[in-house]
Amino acid sequence: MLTKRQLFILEAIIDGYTKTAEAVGSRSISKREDVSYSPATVRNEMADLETLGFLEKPHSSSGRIPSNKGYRYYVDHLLLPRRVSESDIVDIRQLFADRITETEDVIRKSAEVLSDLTSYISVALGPDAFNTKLKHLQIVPLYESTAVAVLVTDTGSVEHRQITLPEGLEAQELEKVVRILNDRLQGVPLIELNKALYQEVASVMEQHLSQHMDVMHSLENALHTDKSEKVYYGGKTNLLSQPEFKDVDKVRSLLELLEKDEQMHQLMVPTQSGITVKIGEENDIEAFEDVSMITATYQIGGKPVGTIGILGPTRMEYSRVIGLLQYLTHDLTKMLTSWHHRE
Amino acid sequence: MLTKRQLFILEAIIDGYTKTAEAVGSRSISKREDVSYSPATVRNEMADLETLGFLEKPHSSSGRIPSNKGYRYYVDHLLLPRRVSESDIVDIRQLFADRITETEDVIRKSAEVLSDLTSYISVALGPDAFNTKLKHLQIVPLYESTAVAVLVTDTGSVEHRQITLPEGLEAQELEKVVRILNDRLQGVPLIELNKALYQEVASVMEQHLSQHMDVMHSLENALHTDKSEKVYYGGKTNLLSQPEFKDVDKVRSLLELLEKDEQMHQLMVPTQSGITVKIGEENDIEAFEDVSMITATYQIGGKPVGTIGILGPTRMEYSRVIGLLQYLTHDLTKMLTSWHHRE
DNA sequence: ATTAGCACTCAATTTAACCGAGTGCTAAAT
DNA sequence: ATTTAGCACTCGGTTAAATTGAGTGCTAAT
Repeated sequence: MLTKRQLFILEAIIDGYTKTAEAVGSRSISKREDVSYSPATVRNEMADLETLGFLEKPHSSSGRIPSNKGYRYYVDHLLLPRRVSESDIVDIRQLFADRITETEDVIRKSAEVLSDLTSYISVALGPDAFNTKLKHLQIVPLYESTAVAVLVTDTGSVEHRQITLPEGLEAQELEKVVRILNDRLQGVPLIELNKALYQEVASVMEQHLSQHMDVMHSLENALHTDKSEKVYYGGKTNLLSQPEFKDVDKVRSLLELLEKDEQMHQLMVPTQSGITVKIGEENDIEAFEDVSMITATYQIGGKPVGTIGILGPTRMEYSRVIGLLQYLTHDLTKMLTSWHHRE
Repeated sequence: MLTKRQLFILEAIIDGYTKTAEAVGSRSISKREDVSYSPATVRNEMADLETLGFLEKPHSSSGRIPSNKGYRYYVDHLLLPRRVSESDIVDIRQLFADRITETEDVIRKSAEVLSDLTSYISVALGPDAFNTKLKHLQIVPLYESTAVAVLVTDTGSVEHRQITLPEGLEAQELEKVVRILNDRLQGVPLIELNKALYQEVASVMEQHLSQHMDVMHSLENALHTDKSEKVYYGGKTNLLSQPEFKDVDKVRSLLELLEKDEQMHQLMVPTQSGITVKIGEENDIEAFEDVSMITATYQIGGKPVGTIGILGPTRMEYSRVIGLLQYLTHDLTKMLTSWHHRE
């Protein structure tokens, strides 16, 4: 078990390294006003903390930096979320004050605000297609054989897809189709729509429609939803101002990874609700060796449906970021849930 | 007037510098198999080309690199678009083979292909809101006071906006509104819809509708279109592999600029049709000092409506890029025009 | 007009010297 | 048994000098 003084020193080092990105020496700690013991004492403690694996030295005669294990200990035992500052609150409130009406927009804006406030990279995932259900479907004919399918989901978002209708489908037949679809498919998760189309709708269609084969084919396109959600980013270039990324190659491997939506998606899939902190190699991805990711889920009606998070250097301000994320997801959840229950 | 040999040497230097990103020396040119004169001769020619302003030296004892004036001359007089290679054709065809149904998608995909093929950054602008006209409008009610407005444009693209309807508007009244709108607003450019709403529709509305004030207010949101088009990018990280951008600060100022959609939009507004080449400071933007931008317009029904282009280091492969852009915009134009004329 | 020859230039690389922040360890002080 | 002063030692970073080599400009010979 760590002594009180060891804890203090560990925290001091994490603090100092977070601010300067440079290894912290014994003298600088000893000089603090709230510290009464000498550099030598600090050094002894440091040596102990190092053998315990919480600290490490970039080279033999340098000060100490926190190891990933040190960060992990800090996050698990020491850290308490910083209260969100007044000015941050203003910025976030601002976000929800703009009257935005689409889920996507809120998520995207949230990511922007978050990266602006933190100077790190923000990542956000919209409501999961697994949890998003069809609420209402409408097909608007445009030209003779072209139409738009408008899908309204229970998360309050709206999507449209252009589709081709079979030649010579009567307007009133189309109406019938739409009625059947709404009747059978409401409440079905988006990604299962196509499956449900065949399981639930096909037979009914057959009974009522002569062109049922052609129609089914058209609908397949209308109802297809990609599993992979879009990933939203904010402040991708923020990385470039961090001293640990003055090396272009590192930046590149990271930014290239961010282009791969599927991978990022996987990393962020909402698991347990609440805040998750992944430090360095805990992310299980090589390019993420020197970064940490803090994610938080937001919920709709009590169910976690999406994720929003921050990607920053391992020496990021955990306490502040966690505070911000808690605050933001709380508001997000409230807002989205209220939308969801309107009607 | 430049002699034949001078032209040859200019081209050789541009060529060499494009490939290696290093200043080209006299000896390396003289050693080429198709060159029979000595390094000294080459040096004399180089000196002349330098006083003419087509070449410059990074430092007094180095080889030559093309000046921006040199590139300009090359582009204007020497360059002939390289024939697009077979494998490039395959990739582009592939793009148009996927059945895509939305203008936006094609543009975005085009940008992707282009950056993949060139390893530069691609930039694309969707059809201009000035030239895009309303073709058809539909309002789909969702819940009691929420609805979706679906706008179909003459470029074949579809947009939706969520709007709030006045309390207690009867379905049949809504139908009337939609009919009036379609009647009066078809063919109006998107950005002028709101103006037209008041000029053309207000009075009619007043005659037929009790709640006309409230309705008008709702419609304002439905019909508002941002002037600034979205800008699509491909391969933003490609920049990071170019040797001239191993300096993080340069990269940052550039990437930050790319986040500013309005500015990029301005740079790319389709002016004359065809290919435009802007070299270095010709772009009138500080961050673009070391890059060139080649843009091409695509058309719908003979009218240039959008732009797609490439952003690369000044030493980029002009000839190849221009070839590619010509090929791609030609296909784009054909495809979009055919969509546009379907009906 | 062309080219061989040579002195010269200058960025880039290597080498050496030095500085200073910081450590570990020992022995004295508390 | 802690704590601390003291000191030798380490090592990255910086600066300065030396070396290298690709390339030039100019002159005189072809």
